[in-house]
Amino acid sequence: MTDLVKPPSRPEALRRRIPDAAVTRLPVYLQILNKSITEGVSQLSSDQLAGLAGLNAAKVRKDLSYLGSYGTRGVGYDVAYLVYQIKRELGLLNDWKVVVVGAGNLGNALTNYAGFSSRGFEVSAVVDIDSAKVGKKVGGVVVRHVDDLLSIVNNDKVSIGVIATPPASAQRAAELLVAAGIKSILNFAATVLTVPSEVSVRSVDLGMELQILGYYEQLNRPGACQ
Amino acid sequence: MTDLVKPPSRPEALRRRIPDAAVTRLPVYLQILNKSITEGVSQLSSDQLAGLAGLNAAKVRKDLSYLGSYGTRGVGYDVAYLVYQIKRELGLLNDWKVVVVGAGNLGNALTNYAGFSSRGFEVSAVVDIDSAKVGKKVGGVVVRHVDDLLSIVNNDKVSIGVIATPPASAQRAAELLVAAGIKSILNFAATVLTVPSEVSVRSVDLGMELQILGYYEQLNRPGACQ
DNA sequence: ATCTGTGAATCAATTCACAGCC
DNA sequence: GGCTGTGAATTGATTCACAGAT
Repeated sequence: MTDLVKPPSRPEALRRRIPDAAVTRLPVYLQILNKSITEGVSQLSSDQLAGLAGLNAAKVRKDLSYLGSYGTRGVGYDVAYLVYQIKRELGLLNDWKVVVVGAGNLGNALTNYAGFSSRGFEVSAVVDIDSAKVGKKVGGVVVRHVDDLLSIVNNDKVSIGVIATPPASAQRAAELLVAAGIKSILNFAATVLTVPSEVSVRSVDLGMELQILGYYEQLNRPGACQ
Repeated sequence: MTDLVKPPSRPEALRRRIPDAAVTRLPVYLQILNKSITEGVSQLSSDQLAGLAGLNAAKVRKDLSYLGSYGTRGVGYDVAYLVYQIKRELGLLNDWKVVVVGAGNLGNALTNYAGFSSRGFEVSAVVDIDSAKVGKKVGGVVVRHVDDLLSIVNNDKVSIGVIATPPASAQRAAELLVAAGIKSILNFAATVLTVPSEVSVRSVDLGMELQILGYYEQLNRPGACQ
């Protein structure tokens, strides 16, 4: 969605299963709760949270109920505690190591992106196939050659690969990541990747997002496009 | 999701309504069909398309049936004709003009992104609030000052705004876009935007995408995160 | 009195399965 | 025989509405 999502293979429910639709909203709540903390807010009701997230209260309560019963009737939710519970559920209590493939514009933007580190993702390395780029710095990280991928992944216990290559190189990048032992890939290249079934892929295509938006724009204002 | 989506307000069904879930898949088909054309493929069955898209044949047929009955029983779909029909439905038969707000790393990457122009989106201008950046070139487009937004939008008939600012400036950027008459916003800043109800917003948060992927990574390999 | 948590009801999306056409 | 198009059945997500806790 927004992006095209290959539903990652879920073996047997190893923990309480949360509906996919709810999982995609948990990071939204997390963001709002973190902001609330900086503003000194320590309690929020489902109604208030819904307002901030642009959802309705029933959905918020249902979503949060999947985490357990962490609200207080008549009062609301303790912000800090809820942050902890959502982080626990999303596996964000400890950092994840990420390797970015592709040191072009997008790789640059992603590596510099403050939203990664602040959300518990550390870019271990940026790799590129172009030797001319190797050694240069991208967002405080030295670009290394794609041939080093295996040792980077193993030595640094990297678990997520981000593909930021041109579309034509994306499949190759995916294969290299898989060969290096990566099981989770976030793909920003505009291509459908073919990977072994045990590998989870999430694709975000910036162009497709615009196309989808364009559809609704057109629906709202049919005259706009003569 | 991919992503957090505020379902754009849909007034009365001005044309045949296509389910939201199907709309998000149309660009995927489009991409595959375009690739097939470059490979000289002119016919595809729902089964083949499903294989290429990582979906199942029934879903593909149902999705395509919303466009009309453009397949041939016993044969499949004519690739070129299907491309035309999907483009027509998504409103991609003519180009859309886009203005990018924020000339930082992300704005740079987006403006340079080949996937925009190849998909029928033309970046009319990049604007930034930092006068030091004004006049510099970003992907062939000269950066202009954010104060020029209104005249850019009016003179160039821009219909979509892309927010590529730091999160703290995103709400302000949205307000400026709305004031300039923009009704469709694609937001890459990690914030929930507050906009008038007639404005459609689609938010893509790169960090959230990683968080969602992390959840499934953790589900698949619960031992991985001790 | 207020707000959570949750079954029950509703609505949407997906899948099934097969009639109809090539 | 092979493949589309589509009602019917199923599965999943959302909303309703209220019992129960503070």
